[in-house]
Amino acid sequence: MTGRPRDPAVDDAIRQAALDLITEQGYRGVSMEGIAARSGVSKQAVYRRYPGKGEVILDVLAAYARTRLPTPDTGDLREDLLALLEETFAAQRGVPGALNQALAAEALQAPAFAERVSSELINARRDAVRQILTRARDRGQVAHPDDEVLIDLVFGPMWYALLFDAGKLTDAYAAALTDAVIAAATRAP
Amino acid sequence: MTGRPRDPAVDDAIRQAALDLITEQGYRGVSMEGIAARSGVSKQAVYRRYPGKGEVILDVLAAYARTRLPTPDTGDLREDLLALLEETFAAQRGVPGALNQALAAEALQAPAFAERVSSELINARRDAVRQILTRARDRGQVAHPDDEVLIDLVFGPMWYALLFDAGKLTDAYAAALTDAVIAAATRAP
Amino acid sequence: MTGRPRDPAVDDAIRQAALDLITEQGYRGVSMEGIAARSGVSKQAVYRRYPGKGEVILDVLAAYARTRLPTPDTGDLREDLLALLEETFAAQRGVPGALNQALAAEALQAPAFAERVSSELINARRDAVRQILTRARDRGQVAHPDDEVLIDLVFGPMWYALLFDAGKLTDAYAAALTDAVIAAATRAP
Amino acid sequence: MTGRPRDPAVDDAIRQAALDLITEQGYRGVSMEGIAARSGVSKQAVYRRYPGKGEVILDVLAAYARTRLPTPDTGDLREDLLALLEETFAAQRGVPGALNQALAAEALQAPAFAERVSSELINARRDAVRQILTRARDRGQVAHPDDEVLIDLVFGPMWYALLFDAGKLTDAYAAALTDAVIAAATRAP
DNA sequence: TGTTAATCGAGACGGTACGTCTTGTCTTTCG
DNA sequence: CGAAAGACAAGACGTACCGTCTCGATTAACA
Repeated sequence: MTGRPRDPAVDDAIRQAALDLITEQGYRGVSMEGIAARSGVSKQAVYRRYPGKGEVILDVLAAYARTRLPTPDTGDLREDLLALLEETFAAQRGVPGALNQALAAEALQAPAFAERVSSELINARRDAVRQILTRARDRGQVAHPDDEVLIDLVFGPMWYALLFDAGKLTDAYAAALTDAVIAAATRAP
Repeated sequence: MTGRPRDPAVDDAIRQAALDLITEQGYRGVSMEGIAARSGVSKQAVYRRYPGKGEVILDVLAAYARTRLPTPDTGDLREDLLALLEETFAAQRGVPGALNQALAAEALQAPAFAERVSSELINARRDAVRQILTRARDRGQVAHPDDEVLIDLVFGPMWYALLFDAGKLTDAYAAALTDAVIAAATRAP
Repeated sequence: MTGRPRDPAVDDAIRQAALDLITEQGYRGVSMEGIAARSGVSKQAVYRRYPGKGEVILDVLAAYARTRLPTPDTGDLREDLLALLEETFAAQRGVPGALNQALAAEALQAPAFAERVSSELINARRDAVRQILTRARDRGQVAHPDDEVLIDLVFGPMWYALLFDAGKLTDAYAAALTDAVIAAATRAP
Repeated sequence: MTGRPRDPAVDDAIRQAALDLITEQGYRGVSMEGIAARSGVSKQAVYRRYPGKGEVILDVLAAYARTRLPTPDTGDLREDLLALLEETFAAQRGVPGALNQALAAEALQAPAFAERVSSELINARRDAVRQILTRARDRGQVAHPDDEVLIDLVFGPMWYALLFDAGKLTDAYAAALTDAVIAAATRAP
């Protein structure tokens, strides 16, 4: 019932290989076969841990997310939101952006996987924005009653850009989007 | 130099097969191989017309788009926007939604293709919203100076939903989103 | 140095599982993996006892052989030979036939194993025929000087049939073969 | 309906690769994967031609068989049989021997394949012996009525040796076996 | 009225990845 | 130490697509 425990070095090798591949070649260059080859691990060892490459990427991204900074809390809605967006967009310009794109591609091919991504990754990010909005509302800075839609205004454009124009995610765009979202938030419909 | 002209029936058969496949099985079930087999056409005949499945889907969607209604123009920003979003979201609940998801999946795998999708499909939709905003601005209903960001507020959440939660695109959501966008539009940052 | 003694129940379970598998699915269905799974024993427990599936089968067959009848001795060459062949062929129509086929398949893949099969199984059977021939020669019924070739005439066709046409091994064939071998034996070349 | 014709160079490459592999490494070293790799051919190209490695080997051996000498016809039973057996045994000491062993191994794993081997290869060899026997009977040199059993006496020991002791197939053994078979043939049971 | 050239279907071709299966070894915990 | 459990590297299995190619057979427009 116990058996030989999984070798953590294998876990690391798999994650590292997946990360390397996506960094060097993008989503197209990632395959279960390639991950195994690159990591010097057997295919079985990979399939034992993950049902598909989507879950590998999800796990790699989760590792990234674990080392993320806390939600900004400056006492000002605009400053909080801008800080969050700048940081988030900056990440999208790097490896996490490629990982997110890969995640999106996988999600499009399997609704069940989309569900997992939502619950394990997306929601955490939404929570951060929700905190910011809640605190601002307590300070009377938010009039719009529907947090969920406001959060969609924040992340929708980001994914939209990841799909069709990743270069768009600059600091300037973070500022412009922040302004627009705040305009929506501070006014009741 | 002239040679045998292309058979229009083959064009139709290809588009129809692609449409059938995506309707029945989603993006995963679509392959150049499958399209050829389903349509009773040779693979070469498909590749002669399209460089990849992305372009097939793009073409099928373009055929849909050609039969689309004109941009609403009621004289009221909210009504215009709501009508547009309801109509658009309704489409996403049907076959065009699946086609859009497929398009997104392809775009994620080839930046060059993402570019094509942008210029040939996305921009047309953005133009519609831009018209609505421009007319409203002329009537003094829009204070926000940056149309492009406002348009992102409209379509970003839609693609976001197509990625992770297609069921979200209801009439109610169209209304909520309309309200939020208008809140942003009517207020200068 | 002594440690825990091996559990004889494990030995039995392994042999039984191997026997079951070969009975139900033939040689193709036998694997070390399968034997372990079927017997509810760890793979290690199997490998500790046998270097490969060939030896498992050899052991199972040896268990069968232990319960075999003695060499016939009726005082007549033809009767002795016929009795032996009928009994032997009858066995080949059953589970021992499948085991022999498996043994042959293993032998073909490892000459060293072929050697073991020869010395541990084949030779015992050859001895039986050799006894019959020796007794007959003492009675003046055998003129052919080379027992080994005569024995080959007996068993060669049997293995030949096991390879390509196991259904051939009927009582009628035992009789026909007996006649031919006796014809060869009673005449000096 | 016609399609691109199969490239004969591919056929040759496959057969050559299979031959090389079996020559260098024996039956164990042959795999569909290896044949494809070695021949520089895609796996599909192999599977398109053969359902399994057994059929590849069968085909290679058939190519050998096509270039075989005609059945000896010296007017004397002993000379004919000896010539045939010496030639046949000599072949078993070389590559065809390895091919035959491989064939046997495959036949043991699939009765359907055993059937094919019988009809496409074995029977041709039996025919040769049958011709020799028939001619000898016409000359009054054969008294035994059952050709099929006599043929089994010829080939049985050969396959028996291929299974468990390939080194046995010397010229001396060919002579000894010839003598024994003739002893059986010239005497009615 | 023939060429000529691009089409059509069919299907072979080299590749790559898929996900599963065995093999034989190794590593853990428990008895 | 034996036993069950199960991880591990290695590599074959047979299938599916990819995008390209080579056929023989059409189907026009041009000569």
